[in-house]
Amino acid sequence: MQSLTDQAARVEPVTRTADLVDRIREDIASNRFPPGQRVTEMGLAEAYDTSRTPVREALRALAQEALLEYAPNVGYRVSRLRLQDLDDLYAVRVAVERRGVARLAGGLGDLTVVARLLKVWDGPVASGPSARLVFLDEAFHESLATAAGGSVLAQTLRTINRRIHALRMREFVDEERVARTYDQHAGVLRAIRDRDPELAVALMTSHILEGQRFVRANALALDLVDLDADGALEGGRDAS
Amino acid sequence: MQSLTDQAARVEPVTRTADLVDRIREDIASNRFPPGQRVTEMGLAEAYDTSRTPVREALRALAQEALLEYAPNVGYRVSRLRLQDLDDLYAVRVAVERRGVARLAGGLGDLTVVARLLKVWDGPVASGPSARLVFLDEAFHESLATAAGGSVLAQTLRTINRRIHALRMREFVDEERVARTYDQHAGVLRAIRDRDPELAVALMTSHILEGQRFVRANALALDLVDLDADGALEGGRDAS
DNA sequence: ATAGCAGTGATTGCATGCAATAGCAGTGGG
DNA sequence: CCCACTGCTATTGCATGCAATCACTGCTAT
Repeated sequence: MQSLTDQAARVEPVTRTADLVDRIREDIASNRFPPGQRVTEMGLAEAYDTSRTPVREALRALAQEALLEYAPNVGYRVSRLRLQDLDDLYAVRVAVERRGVARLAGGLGDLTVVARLLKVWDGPVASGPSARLVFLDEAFHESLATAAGGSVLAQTLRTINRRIHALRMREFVDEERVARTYDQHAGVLRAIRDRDPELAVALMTSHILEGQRFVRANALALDLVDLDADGALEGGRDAS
Repeated sequence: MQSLTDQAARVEPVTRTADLVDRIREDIASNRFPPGQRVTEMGLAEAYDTSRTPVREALRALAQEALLEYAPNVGYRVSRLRLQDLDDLYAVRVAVERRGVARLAGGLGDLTVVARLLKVWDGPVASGPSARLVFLDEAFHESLATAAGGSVLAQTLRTINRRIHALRMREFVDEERVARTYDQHAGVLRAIRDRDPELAVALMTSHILEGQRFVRANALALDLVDLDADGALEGGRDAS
């Protein structure tokens, strides 16, 4: 599963359900299905030209990822992220990534990844700022988590990233933010390579928190997150 | 606990799928489906007297909880936890619960829960040691996470607890461990009530880590976790 | 004896039909 | 004027049939 370049090379999906999960997720991230919008099995089945069965299974999967909210016998609607949840997700993410980096810098796990990642990040910015860079950034972090060993860290990080993906896309249209990301990624990688766990963890932590501040401010400014306390399946103002 | 044949005792499950998720999960936890065992849609459909459709959906849900491993066009098998994953789960859990407790002790969230929980835990042990106490313990921790607000903390903790549930059952047959749990829970609650975030977080942390040491040692002694490095969908020698 | 290969049985993937439930509009009574 | 009730409709929940895929067995050729 090379997560860097597989978005264009999509040939012959494994199963329709898995394909649908990815496609619907992407359509949610790209705001084609805005938060609050209700989605029906039949509607999606026609939109993606398939039957209800794979759509059903895809919807259940996305609901378990918390990208959709589900009510039995009622249906699904696109979730709206709350500011507190954004912060909580980042808090968990920090814990996960700190642990992964600590293991790697401690000499455990698959350290060949570090050399590979250095080739990407320890150099000039490949292309200009682009929202697509979020994929490259996610690949960096998830590769490290995977290299650290086990499945829990990588899996947890992946789930978190899927929930904040849409908000993070705006992070990489900022030129200075992109430059700093390259710098910070390279710094983390060098610290791992030099077997300096404390430095690696510190650098990774500040890197993530800096990103959080950026995303948080951005989301607040553009009103992309909810502020009110509880926003379950109620208050359904949808632009249909 | 008869889980396979007690459908008469249940009161009107919301949906068959949701019911099946719970029942299969419980049957996995109680070792009726031991790790490594392959489970088929038809087999479960007959065992639970229903059709393949709700079974399919339940299996997908449990796979996403990582209680089952799934391979497209092949099927599902009960996951086997690895020691590293156990430790990682506890690491994430500590982060989640620390955050929750900090918020509560800081005066945020629904503080009425604290008083209610104190009635349960600040007193003599209700009944003797029993594996069932793990449910009460999970309720304690998940109630706090819920009371802290948001959905991320509670949801994350719930997922973690489901994965370590089976191993933790042996934690509460130890009489001293039960007594210590009551003490430590009460201590955490009092620190929250007294608005002492640092103390509350410290107590909760040491409480969780103490439990981790117990579970870890127990799982190792009884060979309930894998030690080898990678144990995905391979090497499936099951005691069938 | 072993590697490769085709046949076969079992299992999953998907489609579709029917039943059950929730939400809503319209209606009648208070 | 508002509330409760009743059909009606849209949507989900579940069952089942068929096609596609995979694992496995036994055979054959080297």
